[in-house]
Amino acid sequence: MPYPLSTAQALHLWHDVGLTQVKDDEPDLSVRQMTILLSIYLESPPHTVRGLAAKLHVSKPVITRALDAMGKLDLVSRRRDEEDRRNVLIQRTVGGSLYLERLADLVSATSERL
Amino acid sequence: MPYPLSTAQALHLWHDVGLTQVKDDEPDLSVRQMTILLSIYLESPPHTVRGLAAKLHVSKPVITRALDAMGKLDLVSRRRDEEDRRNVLIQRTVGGSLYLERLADLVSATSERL
DNA sequence: CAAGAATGGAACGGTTCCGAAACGTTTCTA
DNA sequence: TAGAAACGTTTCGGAACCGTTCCATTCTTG
Repeated sequence: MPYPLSTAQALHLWHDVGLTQVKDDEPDLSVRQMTILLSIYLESPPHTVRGLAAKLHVSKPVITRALDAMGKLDLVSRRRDEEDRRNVLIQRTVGGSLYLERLADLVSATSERL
Repeated sequence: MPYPLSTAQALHLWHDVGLTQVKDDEPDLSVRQMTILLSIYLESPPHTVRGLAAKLHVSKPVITRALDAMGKLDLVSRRRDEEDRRNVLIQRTVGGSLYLERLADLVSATSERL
């Protein structure tokens, strides 16, 4: 794979990864949800609703609802901050780690086939 | 950029591209819509509703609705097949080309920053 | 201690998407 | 030529998501 990705390679990468996600039966996350999930796992804690909302330029309820949805899928969890009980700390889960590990494998494998 | 993408690089690539899409004001396409759009532009015509539905393992109405939505955004257009008037041929547009060109640029630029 | 700010979430109405089923049009076939 | 098949679309009820607004709890500050 050249450095950096060519136009055609970038589009093929996006297409093939998307196709794999759409074809399998697992519920695919929206772009917003995926970006929130990745923020939580890639950047250092603590993560709060307000902080994520500011980073994504999105309203707080968007974050709350995304966390609700991903919580049901066991991708993230929430806990009250005991030091400032107004805050909610968003935490990683085993399920979320596995989910992103699979995503990374898919992207890597697809990029290799370009 | 190594060959292939490492786990961390793949996740950062997905995160940064998603973040850019979420932060700007343009309506972001769903994974399904994006995959349909990329299929139309990356694979050779003709493209039909049935063909796309089969490839993505989704029902025909999903394709019809996605084409409606993307047609409003001027990303694709439709035309009756005059040789077999049951078919609808899905066609590319200038707007769609520009949209994917911007996406490819975004992915390339992001991959370069890894 | 009282007033205000900050945080996360709930409520509301509107839009979009989904799968399943039915439909209209066109073509094939027996 | 009549009936079956293929194609894309529409409709339907249900679910998810959106933005806006408002609220309860908690902390900070004068």
